[in-house]
Amino acid sequence: MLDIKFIRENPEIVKNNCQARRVNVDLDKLMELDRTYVSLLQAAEKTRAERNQVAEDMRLAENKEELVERGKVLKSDLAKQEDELKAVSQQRTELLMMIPNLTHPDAPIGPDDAHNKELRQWGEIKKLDKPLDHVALGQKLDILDFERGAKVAGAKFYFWKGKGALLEQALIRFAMEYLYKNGFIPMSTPDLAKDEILLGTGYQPRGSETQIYSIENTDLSLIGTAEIALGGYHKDEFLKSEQVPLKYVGLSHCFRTEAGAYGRESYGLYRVHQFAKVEMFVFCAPEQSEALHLELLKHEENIMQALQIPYRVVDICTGDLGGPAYRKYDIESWMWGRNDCQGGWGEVTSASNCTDFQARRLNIKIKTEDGNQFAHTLNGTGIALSRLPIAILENHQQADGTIKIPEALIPYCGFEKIA
RNA sequence: GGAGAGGUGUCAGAGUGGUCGAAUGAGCCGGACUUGAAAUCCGGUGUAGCCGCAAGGUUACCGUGGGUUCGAAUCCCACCCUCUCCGCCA
Repeated sequence: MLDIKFIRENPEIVKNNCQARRVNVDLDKLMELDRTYVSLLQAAEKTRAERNQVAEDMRLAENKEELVERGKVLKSDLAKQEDELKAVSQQRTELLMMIPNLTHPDAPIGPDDAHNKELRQWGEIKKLDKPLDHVALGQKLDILDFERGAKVAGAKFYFWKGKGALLEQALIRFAMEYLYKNGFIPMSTPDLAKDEILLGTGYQPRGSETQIYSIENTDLSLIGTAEIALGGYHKDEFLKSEQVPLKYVGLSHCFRTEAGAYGRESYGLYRVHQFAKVEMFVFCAPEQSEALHLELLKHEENIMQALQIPYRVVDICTGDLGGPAYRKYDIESWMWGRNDCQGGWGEVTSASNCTDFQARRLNIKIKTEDGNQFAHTLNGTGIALSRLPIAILENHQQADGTIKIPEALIPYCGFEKIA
């Protein structure tokens, strides 16, 4: 959520930003609603002030009858004013919530992912005569079972099995430990969260467009990422300036409906309804967020390098940014299974600087000597246990169809290859 | 799941219809005293919205949401959370 005051003072900036981000919001309508809101608010407050005055006069009054009558009139006036105010306020908030965050001036501009900017590449893509995709590898090695996943829970569910299940655990432990050593507080989070928390972090829990599973007859939803749980962790809190940056690394399961996401793009583990993920989340002061954003990216790269996976870093363009992100870097790893096993880049991590967009909704502030300010929040993928295994299996497959475990992971796996 | 108790400011804790944004104590900040410190004394010390150049004014907030009333921290209803006991269990 943006500061309404900023929008009032800079409607053109906001309008242009919405356009660059391909978000269709009627800003003029919002401005009009806001003006109506303020005038209704003032009217209601005036009535309340008079009501309060009448109530106070009542104590000493000799003739109370007259005051009671006046109070009754004020009461019904106020009720009407408050109804109006509530209706306008709701519409205003609804529109306000649709406005995306501002955008970093250096973010590439463009309508879609074709305009994302590749910043660098790392690692060498091993030449393979006949690469297999991870689904075929998983089946052959009996470590990944989509067929029975579908039997038990439906399409896009799966079982990790045998060394596959151990590999998943190893990757989790590897990422948690690496980030712990780098100053992140390890967390294991709830897999469900209240709708208000989802909204606070910028997700839309209900409605036709949602990617979120919600629990019937409750205000709970299955989280799509630990970002939601970790962001909500400090909701309605004041952080002391010496406390920040607060760096967390959380493990959770992630659930996504992935409505309409079928086809080659989302084959196998690339888009699934459930996966585990190790996620970084940071609360910090405004002046710290840009450096921390780069730090998150650095950790993501370190993890990829430790696992010997060729990747590229991409600066996400305006049209491809989600609502809360001010700037976003993705890491795309090489995946042999893409393009009919010709290979291609596939997103494995993403690091976002959400500035004060989430903190404003979640009401998370930092106390400073000259007043309070909203915190900045950032999030980044440590390891997603769906997409990273794709990269591991497909990049570390050997000519004989076995998987060589990267050096750094062997202590966590307890085995050197999957055969 | 059943029974009971409770949720008030940074903390502890008073407050059962009007004088309560809220006693008192602690903490914190500033000042006085002191060679310095402690002790003592004095003053200050929540968040947010709106109006205003400012000074200031005004509104809201006592778990959340409704209701009663001229007036609600206080009465009524629903829900949430915490604690204790019982039951059930990983």
